[in-house]
Amino acid sequence: MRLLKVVVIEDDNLIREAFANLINESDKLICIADYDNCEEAIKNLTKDDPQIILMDIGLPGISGIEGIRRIKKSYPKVEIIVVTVHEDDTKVFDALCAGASGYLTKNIPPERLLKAIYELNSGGAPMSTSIARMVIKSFQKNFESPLSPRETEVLQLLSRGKTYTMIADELFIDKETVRTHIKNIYTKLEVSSKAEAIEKANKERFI
Amino acid sequence: MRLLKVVVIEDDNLIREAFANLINESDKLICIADYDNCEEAIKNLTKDDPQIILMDIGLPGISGIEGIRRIKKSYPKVEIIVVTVHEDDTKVFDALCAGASGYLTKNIPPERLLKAIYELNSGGAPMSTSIARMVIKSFQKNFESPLSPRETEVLQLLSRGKTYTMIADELFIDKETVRTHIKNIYTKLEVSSKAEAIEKANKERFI
DNA sequence: ACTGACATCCCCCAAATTGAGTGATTAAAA
DNA sequence: TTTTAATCACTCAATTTGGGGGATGTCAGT
Repeated sequence: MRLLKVVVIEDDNLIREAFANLINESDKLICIADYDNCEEAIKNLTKDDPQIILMDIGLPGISGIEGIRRIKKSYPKVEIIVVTVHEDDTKVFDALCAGASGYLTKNIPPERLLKAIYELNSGGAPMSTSIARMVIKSFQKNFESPLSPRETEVLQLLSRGKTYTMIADELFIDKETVRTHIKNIYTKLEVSSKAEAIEKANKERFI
Repeated sequence: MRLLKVVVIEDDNLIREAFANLINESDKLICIADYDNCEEAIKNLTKDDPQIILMDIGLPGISGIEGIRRIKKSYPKVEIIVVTVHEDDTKVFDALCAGASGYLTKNIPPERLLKAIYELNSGGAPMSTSIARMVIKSFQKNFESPLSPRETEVLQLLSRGKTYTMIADELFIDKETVRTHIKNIYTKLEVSSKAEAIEKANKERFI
């Protein structure tokens, strides 16, 4: 079996070397290169030709997330695992949206990290449990919605850019009824326009 | 330590009993009840008072997904793991949206199932690797978007219900420029209205 | 039996939005 | 150097939207 080529991107020298050593200890993996910044890594991507990239999305501002985006743009095949201390929603979702295929927090035990790399290579998506929960939660609606089922339905369609007329047709009701529903939605959400309603409903996960 | 109470909902008698036995073999779990349909299970929820529900979202039509919705509505604290043969996108996402906290395919080894239950109880979100990948993928954009960065940005705001004027203000450009971008978006996506553009962009993951 | 929530429909009005034309300029990238 | 991207301009007519004002019927809970 061919060795899986891994590149490590991490600004902390100690951690970077620890990761590299760990990877090289595995008889299935080889750390083909390591960098302390994305720019360097991107420059050498074609030469290094890794299957997997392990990267920190740490301190240097947006460069981590943006780095993922650039790497995936010019190199869609490579799989990226984020290994970081950041556990806040936006960072996680930004990283996933940018193209990361896995997201681990730095406190994981070494063997778990290796397992994650194997898992990623075989089509899985390694995530820390807390991250997985966060991701799942992002799918789920708020059960305390003030909106009635019908109102929720209307707002959902509105959020997909449909006009009152289209919504009416789709729900087999009159346009006027749609208008009434929307007026009631605005009252309940304390807003006075489509955009505000959609924003609030998204934020509070009513739709 | 108190035993974790688990309820099994599964229409296949053999599988249901296998699950129940497996659970009872663990010294941390107890299968407090098992049902071959959701209705019965819901009726006895208060009495059974489980922490975890293991359920199949199999054949009986929408009843599986709808069952999750109802259970979570009247019993938000309970954690639901779906164990099923269905691996298609819609079923998975519907189940997660309805309130499932985990999603496993039926072919998993018994010890993995028990591990999933423990994991769920400690705040994790157990998923089969293929499911996890599916979920992650749903976050990621299509890198073959025909839209320019600016157009993508505009369409994103449009999809949040913003008007041309609001988009113009937010991007510090003229309303006319927004109109031009949107015209170009329509041409590129071969559509002729907001709703179609948003629909297509969502389906193809351009935004 | 009554109340409240829900869902349905109707009318008026004025402002804003939208989509379809048909242009132009500039900078940067291929 | 030709294309793409991003910016701005003007017209026009149809549609949409938000704010009022009402109305009816059902159904669940008290």
